[in-house]
Amino acid sequence: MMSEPLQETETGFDVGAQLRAVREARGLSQRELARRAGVTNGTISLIEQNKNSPSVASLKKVLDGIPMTLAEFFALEQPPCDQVFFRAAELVTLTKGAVSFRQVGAREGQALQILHEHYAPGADTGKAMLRHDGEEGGIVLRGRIELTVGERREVLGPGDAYHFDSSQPHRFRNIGDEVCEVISACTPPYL
Amino acid sequence: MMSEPLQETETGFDVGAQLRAVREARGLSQRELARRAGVTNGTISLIEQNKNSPSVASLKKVLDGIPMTLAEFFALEQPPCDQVFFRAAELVTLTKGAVSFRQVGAREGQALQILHEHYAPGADTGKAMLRHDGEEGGIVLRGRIELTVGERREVLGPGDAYHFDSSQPHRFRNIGDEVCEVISACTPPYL
DNA sequence: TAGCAGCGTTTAAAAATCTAGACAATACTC
DNA sequence: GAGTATTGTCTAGATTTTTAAACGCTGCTA
Repeated sequence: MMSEPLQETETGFDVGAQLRAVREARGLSQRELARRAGVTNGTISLIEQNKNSPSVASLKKVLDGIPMTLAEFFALEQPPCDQVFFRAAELVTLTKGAVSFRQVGAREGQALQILHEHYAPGADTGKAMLRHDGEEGGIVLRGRIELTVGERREVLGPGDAYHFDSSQPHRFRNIGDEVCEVISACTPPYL
Repeated sequence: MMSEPLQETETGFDVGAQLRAVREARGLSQRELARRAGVTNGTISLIEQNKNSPSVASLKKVLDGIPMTLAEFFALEQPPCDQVFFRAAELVTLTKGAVSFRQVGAREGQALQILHEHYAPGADTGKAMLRHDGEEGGIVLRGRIELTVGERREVLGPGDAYHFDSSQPHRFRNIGDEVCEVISACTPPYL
């Protein structure tokens, strides 16, 4: 029993439509993709129509023929947003003690967060290290900042940069007596 | 037939071990998670042992009981990277005509790409608009740049910012006679 | 127009997954 | 120790996915 299409409600987003979109974006036919992936064209047809929900193993095989990873495939889940341009005055300002963040946009569901950060002299994100999912990185524009990531610690100046997995405990401290300015990015957003 | 565990080679990463790790991190038993997810405990046991490869629909149901999205689950695929600190001189420089990119790190499998971009006067990413997966955004430090995204076009100056879905066609042009400097981020990387 | 090649879809049978329930092992209570 | 509850695993049968092959359609070539 149960032979109607599954639809978006079953999986949180439309696997079939997503696969079709990805496949067509590469200009592949169902048969061509099937050949590369080592499955039959019928399988791909059924998946694209949401007439069945592929096993992870099968979906992986199909995506290998694209090629694309499972992570990339499911990362397309979030719908696109709208505002593109942000005037300097429009950046959303968040203040947390001696640290001021100016954020580009503030939308739900976005994968990327960009911040223009100002660390006052002595500013510190706290002795209790930060930890969260995702990746973050940035470039120092002005001043000097001490960054601790796990066991490692360095002082970065203008032009220097950092990039790490946010699940590692980390801490920012302005140990100079000048404001430190940093532009940073983070995926996914966590503030 | 075929009753041995599937193992990591089948799916690119170990779905079973990943599910087990996530479940145990929340302190849930197989039965408790099964109850929340609306599946049987046997299902979860078999998945965790890689004795079967769940359908996307089933995996989604299980993850809903965590709760966790498919994207989050598969995003744990990439192992963490290593280098954290990048001295100004260490930024990898890429040059593409009148545009120069200085990239923070250059690793495979990272979700976030951060660039320090320099657009010479007249620099243009091309009349053929760029399109790729992901999101990108940035902040202008110096000079002025004209950004076109889909039907929209604006000129941004110091402190202004942008953020859009990279699947929309886009183009950057330095229409002034001064170098334009931008710090941008992109997820996933595309250069 | 016939013939051929490619496309996406459909269907019955083969192969996989999922459920319901039983099983053994551990831990805690009485 | 017996009794009970909870844990993860396993197995037969129900259900679903996957295959292999056919179908109808379109576009191209002779």
